[in-house]
Amino acid sequence: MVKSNAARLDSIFHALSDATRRSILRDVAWRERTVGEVAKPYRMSLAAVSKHLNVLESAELIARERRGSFQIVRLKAQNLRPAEEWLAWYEKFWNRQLDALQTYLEGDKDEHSGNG
Amino acid sequence: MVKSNAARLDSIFHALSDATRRSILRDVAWRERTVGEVAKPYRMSLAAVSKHLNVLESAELIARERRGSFQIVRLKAQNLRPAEEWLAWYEKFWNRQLDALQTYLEGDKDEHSGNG
DNA sequence: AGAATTGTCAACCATTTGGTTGAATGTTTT
DNA sequence: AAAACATTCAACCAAATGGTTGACAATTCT
Repeated sequence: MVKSNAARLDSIFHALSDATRRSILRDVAWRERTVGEVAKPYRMSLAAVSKHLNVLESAELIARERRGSFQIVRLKAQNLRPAEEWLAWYEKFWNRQLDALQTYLEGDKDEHSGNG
Repeated sequence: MVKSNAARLDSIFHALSDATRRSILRDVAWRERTVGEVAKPYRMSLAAVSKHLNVLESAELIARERRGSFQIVRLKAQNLRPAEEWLAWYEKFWNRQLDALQTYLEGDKDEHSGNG
């Protein structure tokens, strides 16, 4: 499915809004895991974890790939980047003092291209 | 309300998962605005915008303050920082090549303190 | 005091979310 | 081919979400 920038950010931030899903991303960050391995730490059913994986997959934050009888879960970290960039735009508001913001204001020619 | 780190990230990412709310944050970033000014660009009712402001406020991404008969909306950008930091942890997975990751793996002593 | 303005609250509604259980699918093993 | 294993799908449920409208509250203006 092709998504607009806004819709892509919607799905990424939505995927990240649940602690279980954020935890799953950590779990698969350093190495691929099977769905069963991913599910093991959680108290919920395998089907529930599979649904969380659906949410992460539709945000394209993971990919699933069948390998033999297993489904392998792999992080697609590069697709976190739009979220990180969206947030990075706000760094100036917490990094700088308010009067520094003032000078910023004068120089700002809106180089952020209407996403969000 | 005091929230755990995970709950705080839940509420921040949830607040950001809606395009209207992200747009509102942009609208109030450079200067404070009244609720009415914030609501004007959107086709929905003022009450609907007020609810979006509730979501942003409970994530502490904005503050509302009465000034005369107006409610003034102000960005609290510093509270985006936990989200930005959570995401920053993943930069290594999109910045580096896979073999650089390998060296990373050996040196990693998990300096990220169990949030998320 | 009364009217106008600004915004919130309450009740309601449809849709989405996050979980469950049980049946179904795809793959490997016997 | 049958059994076992790994995972998804479908149906269901309660709670949360995102919107509406109308009543209410706080403030200012006349």
